[in-house]
Amino acid sequence: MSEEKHVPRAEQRRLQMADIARLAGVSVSTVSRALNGSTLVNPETRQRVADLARSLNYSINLSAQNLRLQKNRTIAVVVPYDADSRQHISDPFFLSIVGAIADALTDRGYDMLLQRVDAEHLDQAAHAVDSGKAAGLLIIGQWRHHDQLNELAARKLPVVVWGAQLPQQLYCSVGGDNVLGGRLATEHMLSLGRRRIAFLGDAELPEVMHRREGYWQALRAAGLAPDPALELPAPFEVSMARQQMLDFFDAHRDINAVVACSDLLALQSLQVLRALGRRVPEEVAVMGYDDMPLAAYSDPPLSSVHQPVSKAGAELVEALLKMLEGERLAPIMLPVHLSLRASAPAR
Amino acid sequence: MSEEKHVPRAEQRRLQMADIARLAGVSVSTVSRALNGSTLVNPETRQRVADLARSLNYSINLSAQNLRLQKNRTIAVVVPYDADSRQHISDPFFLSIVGAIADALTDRGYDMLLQRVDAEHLDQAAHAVDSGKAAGLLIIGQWRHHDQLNELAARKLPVVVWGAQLPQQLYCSVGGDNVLGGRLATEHMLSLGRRRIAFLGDAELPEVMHRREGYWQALRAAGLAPDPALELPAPFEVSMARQQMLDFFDAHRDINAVVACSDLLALQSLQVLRALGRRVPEEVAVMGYDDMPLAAYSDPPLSSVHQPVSKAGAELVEALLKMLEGERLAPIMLPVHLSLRASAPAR
DNA sequence: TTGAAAGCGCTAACAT
DNA sequence: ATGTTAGCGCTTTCAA
Repeated sequence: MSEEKHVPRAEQRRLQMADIARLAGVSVSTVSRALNGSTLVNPETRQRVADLARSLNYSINLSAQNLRLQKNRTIAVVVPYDADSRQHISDPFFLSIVGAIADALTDRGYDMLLQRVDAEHLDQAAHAVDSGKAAGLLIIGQWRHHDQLNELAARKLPVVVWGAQLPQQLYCSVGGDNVLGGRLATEHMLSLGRRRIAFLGDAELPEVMHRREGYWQALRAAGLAPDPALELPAPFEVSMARQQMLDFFDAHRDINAVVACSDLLALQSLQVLRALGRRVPEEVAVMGYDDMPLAAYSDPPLSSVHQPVSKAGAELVEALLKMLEGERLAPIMLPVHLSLRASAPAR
Repeated sequence: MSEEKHVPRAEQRRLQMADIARLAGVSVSTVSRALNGSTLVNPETRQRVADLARSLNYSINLSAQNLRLQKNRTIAVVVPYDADSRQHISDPFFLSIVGAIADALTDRGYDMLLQRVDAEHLDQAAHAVDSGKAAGLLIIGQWRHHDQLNELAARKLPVVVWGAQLPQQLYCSVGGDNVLGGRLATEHMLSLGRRRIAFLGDAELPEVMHRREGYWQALRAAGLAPDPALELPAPFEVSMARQQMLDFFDAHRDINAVVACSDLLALQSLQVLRALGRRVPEEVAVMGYDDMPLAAYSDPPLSSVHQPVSKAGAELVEALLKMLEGERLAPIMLPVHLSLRASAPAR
């Protein structure tokens, strides 16, 4: 009765525009126009097509659309991992910033592709854009590869990086004010009368380097010389840090304050100090970094440098979308402040 | 000198196979075969093409490839949100399961699309598959819409849901053993000699319902009748729960144990109980659920029902990929166990 | 206001 | 071992 092409089986072939067109008794062009809200189509036709599409759960094939339009509304979010330790996404701060970005992208009508890449090869992140999967890149952290990020920017890839602002930086970054954070934390310890202040964090990472800079600034302003023996380059992955921290605090019994570069590190040091029989905050005051919600529940409740996570997500997204519009952007620095609790109480 | 088509401007047009072909002096088919590792191509040609592609940062256009191949290697991960409270991704448990899924998908060579949808319209998640953006769906939580999930499954969409196993379930689910978790938590409180055990959680959510079932089982096995007055249907978003919890614990001074349905709720109750001057665990023992790493640092350290997050991510992914191979799968239940700490110590 | 037809970049059947 | 060619499903010019 009909001359339809042979349909393979009962197995449901995926619906396409031609099907909607046939059922609506119009051409595919009209369906395309209707579904894209073109004014060139009769309102009642448009309605009929729209209803039909909805009732059949038809959605425009995005591979075809992207191919034809040569663009897409997907952003790749790249969370680097440490290839040596095969470390998985675990730092709650990174996870929460991913959540904030997801919300911001959803608000703007963009899809988010979440990718893991080896932190030693941040340049691999470019693949998502080169292959047309994503329109732009959001990279969480600079790690040790400022140079690779510069190469991405030199290739004119739309990329925004969460991290510190560095000299000779070709890419746009968004980050907290790390120097200020390190300084505020240290000044607070000084105001508590502490003079032997330890610094926990791997200063090979740009953000940590800036926090240490702030730590130094505060010490010097108080007439103290930074003592390298009080700096522990603890890795981000806390499980590896425990033994180091035990040895460190055991070897330096004069330490009476700790400025840590993540809440995880600070929480770990709380435990280690307790294991060594040192009382917090009476003998040793402890300050974390990031101010994760759960950290407020620690024993004792953790003081921390607050980073504006949800604002960070929004700024990263806004910066990248502006860049996609062709705008050139300067690095952005977000304010930080102290959240004081019992581990390093207000005076 | 050449008859190349007019190239619009100095502005870099995106590289494509034809460019590589021209530069390598072969046809596009050969490039396609070389890049896809076909054995039909001369090894040395293949090497030349591969080198050329890499040196020019060429990546196959995935929209075109997906269109042609009628498939893709992307999985959509759906994290529902509460539209009323405009609540964002914040529960650390969901975030950590997203991280675990990201790792598992990366291991399998799949991309992950992270999507937020209104928890009242889980069916909207289907769009990612209908539009060909993703091959399958991983939905985090059933919320109140078992029915909508069944509809997705009835449409033969490849979908796996994190959550409880329910009667008349058409979709594949992966989840912790919630009845066991509720029972273990409650039995432990009973073994501590507690008889007035509160249950915190909204039993309209399937997982919570099962945990309450386990809680009831343990009570009955001990010869106690469940007392509805001891059940507080606290919402997942803790900020809303605080006042409720204050009133609740104040109205029931006889409560000497708390079984909470998330670590967040448990941590919140720790604070509320302290505000009411009740000592934990001496007067009231508290048990959380999920056993998030940061919860171990609370004051006092939180006991919790441990859920195997990274295993959960791996199982969700494996189940979905099997389903994409055409396998039919039964729901999967993962073991849980208690992590005992000071808030509800071992006897 | 609508339809016909070309082509986005790729793969694979077919030809050589 | 390599090339030619026909679409994958869509948007958009062009023609009516």
